Amino acid sequence: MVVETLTNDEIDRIFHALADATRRDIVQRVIHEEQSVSTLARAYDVSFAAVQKHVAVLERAHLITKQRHGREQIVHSDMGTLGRAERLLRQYQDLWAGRASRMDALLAEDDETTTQNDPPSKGPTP
Amino acid sequence: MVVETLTNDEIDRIFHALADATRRDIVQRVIHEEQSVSTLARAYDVSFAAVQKHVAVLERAHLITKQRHGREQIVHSDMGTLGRAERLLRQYQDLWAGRASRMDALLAEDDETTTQNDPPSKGPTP
DNA sequence: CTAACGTACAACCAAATGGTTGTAGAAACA
DNA sequence: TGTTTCTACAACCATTTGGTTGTACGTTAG
Repeated sequence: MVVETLTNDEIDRIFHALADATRRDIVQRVIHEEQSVSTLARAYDVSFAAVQKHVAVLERAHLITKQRHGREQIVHSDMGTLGRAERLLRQYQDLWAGRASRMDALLAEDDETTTQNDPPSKGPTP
Repeated sequence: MVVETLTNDEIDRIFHALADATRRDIVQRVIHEEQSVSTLARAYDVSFAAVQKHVAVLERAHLITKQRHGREQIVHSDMGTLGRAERLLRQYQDLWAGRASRMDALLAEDDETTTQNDPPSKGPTP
């Protein structure tokens, strides 16, 4: 499928998590270096609880994971999810570029026709 | 520079627009074939006004554009924006993959012309 | 001309979002 | 020990979101 192994809900959570500058910045920070939640919180102008919520949103999207270390919760990135999101966007672009026919074949699940390009299916109303 | 010309607000809007399955489906449809808003609306189980709002969200994110044709409003995709979003995600992955040095240089002074994604509030490394 | 269609937009509503403060518990430190 | 630090979570609030319905207006078809 065009959505790989991701469900719609998972994609929703990923893009929603990335639709906030603070959360994107958190992702960037922990990509660069794993940090505790309180260390992250000190970097922003909002309360600790607010940062905690941002981290929770990123965690629900599987963009980061937390690992307890003593009394601290260490946040580190989960690049696999980011990669899947990037690949999803790339697939849209591939569809837009010339590969539309092949993608259509995949989506339509019929590979018998060897015709390479033409507008075959008009309305795939799901 | 390699840097995109996207502001934080624009990135917010792009990812927010993509964080909804109906809107992603609209993007897919109009990538495949340009369609009027009412044609799109017939494909979903919600009201015409709801689809109109979804289209407006996508338009605000510059993922699609509308073009009047008689009494119809034809929706077509704007792949450039999608490409910029995909490249942004890939930059995160490049950062993770080890090309950190160049990204670090970018991130260190990200408030100037870069506008790729600047930290929302406080300084980067206090 | 009249009717139907496609669109725009306002008003309204329930639920989610993003923020706050406050309280409480577990771990580290003096 | 007692205190500070880090985390978790509840309660609350304002704003946004995603949906509805209703109305109005331009355009096309009969």
